[in-house]
Amino acid sequence: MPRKSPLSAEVAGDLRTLIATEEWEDGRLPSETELAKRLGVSRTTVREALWLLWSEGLLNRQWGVGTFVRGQKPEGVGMGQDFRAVLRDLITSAGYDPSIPNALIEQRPCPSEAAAALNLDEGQPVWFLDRTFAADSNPVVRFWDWMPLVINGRRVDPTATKDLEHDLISFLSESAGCRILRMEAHLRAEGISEEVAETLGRPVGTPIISAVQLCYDDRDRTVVYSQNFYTTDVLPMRLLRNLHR
Amino acid sequence: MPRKSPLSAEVAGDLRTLIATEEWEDGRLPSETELAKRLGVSRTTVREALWLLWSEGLLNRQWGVGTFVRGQKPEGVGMGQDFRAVLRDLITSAGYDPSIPNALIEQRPCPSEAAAALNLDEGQPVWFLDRTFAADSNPVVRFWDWMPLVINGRRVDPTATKDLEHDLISFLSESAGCRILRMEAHLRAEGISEEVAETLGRPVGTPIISAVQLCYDDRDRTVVYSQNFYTTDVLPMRLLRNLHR
DNA sequence: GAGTGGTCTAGACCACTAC
DNA sequence: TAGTGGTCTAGACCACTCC
Repeated sequence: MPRKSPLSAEVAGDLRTLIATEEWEDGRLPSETELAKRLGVSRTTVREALWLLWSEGLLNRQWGVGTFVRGQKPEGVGMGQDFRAVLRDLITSAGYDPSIPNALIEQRPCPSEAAAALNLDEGQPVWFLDRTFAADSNPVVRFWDWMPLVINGRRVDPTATKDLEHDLISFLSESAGCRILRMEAHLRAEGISEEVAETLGRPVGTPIISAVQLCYDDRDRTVVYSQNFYTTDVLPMRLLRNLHR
Repeated sequence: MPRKSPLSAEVAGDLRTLIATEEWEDGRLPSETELAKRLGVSRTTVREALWLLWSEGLLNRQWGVGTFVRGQKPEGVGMGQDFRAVLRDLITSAGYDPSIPNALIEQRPCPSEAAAALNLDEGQPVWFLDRTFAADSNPVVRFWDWMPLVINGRRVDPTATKDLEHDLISFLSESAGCRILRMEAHLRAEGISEEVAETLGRPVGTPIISAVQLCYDDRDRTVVYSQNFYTTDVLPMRLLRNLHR
């Protein structure tokens, strides 16, 4: 289900290029009414688009004053939303060259924790993805993902997600019409285990952030169970949060 | 600036009690149109309220089907938004008894990192808050916060935030009319340092999550600079993320 | 086809900031 | 007081799910 993209998303795109192209006094954008007129949409739609850009950290809005372009680059958003793309951007914006030195994608019997989360039987075959992300060939994160072979009645093949341009969430949306709406992660600090230490190139026992992550679709079904290992010595884990709406 | 609360927030409250009181077949709420009629507001307002409850993890919405009450308790939200309240809830919902065994709030010369973030001069007096959170008298988190003495032209006194019922963000909103709209955190896994180990009751070197956190107001000024230390052996750090709006 | 949530509009009024 | 963003309305149409 490709699902037509909302007008507000297009408008957000227009605004993005507008921002990149035009110069305004003090980085101040035209008013919402003005933008609505200029872009030929309702003010509501403009507001939705502006909110989108604001939540990306691109804009700064002041009640009764105006909307301003925030000085710095957008930088990454933390957990969630287009996870790998964010990681790639984070790595890039930190001046490193992103890559995936190790990627293993195959079917495997489902381990018990994943089975419990995915509501499957233990030992039943599932997709297993083992991918490592690197900055300048220095490994920084390792992902382990488990997901069912069949989603929404369709067999899925995540082999394509081996490269940097594809992430699991858009893959699920495109190939199985499965939209991830919620994600939940539990973070723990741990000494790195022998198994992971090798791939990540750190001594056993080095502190890392270990995360168990669940992705839910629009029916609240768990679609992906993940275990992630973040080294934070080179790149810290970054979280942004917008309050009030 | 107390600022009148939006109608949608009130409606969200009404819906909350409606949900707690009434019983529906399959936990299914009336349709948006129906709710709008019953509550005497526009459908837009109902939708805003529903979105609020959804983002709290209370509801589950299915396009073309309906809105459902999610089975479990809301559970905590991770970084950000009413941080300490969330921690308290997290601790409570995990079956522990929350407390603040140590709280020190005083004026101190501003250290250099805080000064850079807060745009102040190093050594200039600022408020310093050092608070430890415990679950069943087992310490789990230590917060260090630095903030200016004067915010929005008003002298502030955060001494009240010593107890469990008050958090910094609502304190700033109430006492200085300063609304925190964005927060940013950088997380690192570290071995616990000697200084913090003592208060947290863990051996030096135990892996913990160390966070540097910044709070921004509606003019993008940094208002609070924090350093936080999370032990994750008792309670993991929990992150929820809602995608797509 | 009936009913739901998702999107969009045009217009109104309010709250805030600046002057 | 003028101009901005914040909220709210009533109504319309679309996309989806289920029968």
